[in-house]
Amino acid sequence: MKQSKLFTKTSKTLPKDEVSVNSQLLLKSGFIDKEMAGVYSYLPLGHRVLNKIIGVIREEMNAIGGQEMLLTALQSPAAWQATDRWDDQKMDVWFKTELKNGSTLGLAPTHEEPLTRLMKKFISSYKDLPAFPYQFQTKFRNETRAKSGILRTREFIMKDLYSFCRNQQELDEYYERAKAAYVKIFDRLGLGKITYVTFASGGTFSKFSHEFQTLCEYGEDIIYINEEKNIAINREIFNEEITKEFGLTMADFVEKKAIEVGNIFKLGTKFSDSLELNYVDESGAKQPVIMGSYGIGPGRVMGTIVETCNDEKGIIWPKHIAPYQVHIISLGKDEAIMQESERLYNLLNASNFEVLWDDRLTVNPGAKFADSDLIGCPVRITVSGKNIENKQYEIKNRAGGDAKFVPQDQIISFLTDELK
RNA sequence: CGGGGCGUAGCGCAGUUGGUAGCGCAUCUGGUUUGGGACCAGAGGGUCGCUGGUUCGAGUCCAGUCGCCCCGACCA
Repeated sequence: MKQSKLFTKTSKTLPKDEVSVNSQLLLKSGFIDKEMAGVYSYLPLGHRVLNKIIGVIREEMNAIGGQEMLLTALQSPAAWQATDRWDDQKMDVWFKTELKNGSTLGLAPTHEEPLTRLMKKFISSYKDLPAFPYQFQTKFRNETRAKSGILRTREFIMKDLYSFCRNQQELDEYYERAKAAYVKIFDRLGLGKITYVTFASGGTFSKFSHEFQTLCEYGEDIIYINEEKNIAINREIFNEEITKEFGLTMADFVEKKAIEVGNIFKLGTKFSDSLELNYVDESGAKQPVIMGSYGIGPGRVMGTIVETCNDEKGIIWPKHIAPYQVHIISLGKDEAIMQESERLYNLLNASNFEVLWDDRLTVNPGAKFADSDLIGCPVRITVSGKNIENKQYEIKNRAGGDAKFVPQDQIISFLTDELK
């Protein structure tokens, strides 16, 4: 992508009431735009990042048998009335609206009900199970207070996978596979080292559910960690009784702030009972389907990455998540510099690197470097008269370290080592 | 939903005892610059969140309303 063609621009100033680091950096760099409180658009750079996060999640969901689909955002009240969650008293985040004919409908805050109802059309026998449908879908939640930039919004994309199993054992096994997949996802997203599988309250059908909590001072959750045994417990269930189950006392844990980036829980028959999602087993007996639910918010993940990967100059994207892997900076507008830059740009593109090329002729070097640091691509290549004379490229990693000089003919192998 | 703060040009701000709105950044034009957010000269851009009231006159005073941010409560 030639930066001269990118319609978004970076900004030197910010709206005064944007306080969170994630919204400050993402707005300043032109990754997102704020439509209203708790409602953000993803602009080209931000959209690329969001899609990379989605891509990683998609691969790991497919790897555990997930089948992608897309349910509707507009929701008929029927299914929700059956589970008694249509009432604003029971579910206080509803956005509701109505059709021209006066009938009421809702904007989906989650999809257990509509999906359970949908699956009734396809599940009747034990032979139809298990099934693991999932989607990346927009949820609407009428939060009383949107806050923290893109971490807590009223409209957001969520990956929600649901497991439909024949029995508890099948659910338990799948749950563990999903948990392992989540660990892998956050590793690939660059958050692995600071993300904890955290015990949380389980509800009616299991002792625990699990939250994936990324350590961050700006987080709104509090968790308790024991490093030695790698155990984390969320605040709601952190007590002497629980810690004893792990052979520890409360004093063995440290309190940390964290952002909940994912959460998995066993639904059991909660929805299959009330919506009558049953199947016939081998002996001909009717059985309720055993369900589980597995969520990740890609937008919140993006905000979390920005919160945890930045310095005073801007964002430092993990290499698999960056909008572009390489940022080429052309210093000066001499013919030789622009020609060499373009040659490099074409070479890297042909070698399947994702490249942003700052080809703007009227922008001073200082501004280009500042933009590059702000946007935060992992590798910056500076093309200048001096470097061309020496037949080399000047490479700087956004994450830190001194500049390296790489001979022109070794650039592809160098970048392959660096980025793949 | 409770408490606090704020709405003046795209963004950040100033605006005195009420007298008809200004600065910086950004944008546009011309020129000079080019290794860490350049400089000079010129230009465009605002029914002062909205509604009503007081007044000869309201950005300024009063009432209401809408929106935004922070803290807290809430968060399948």
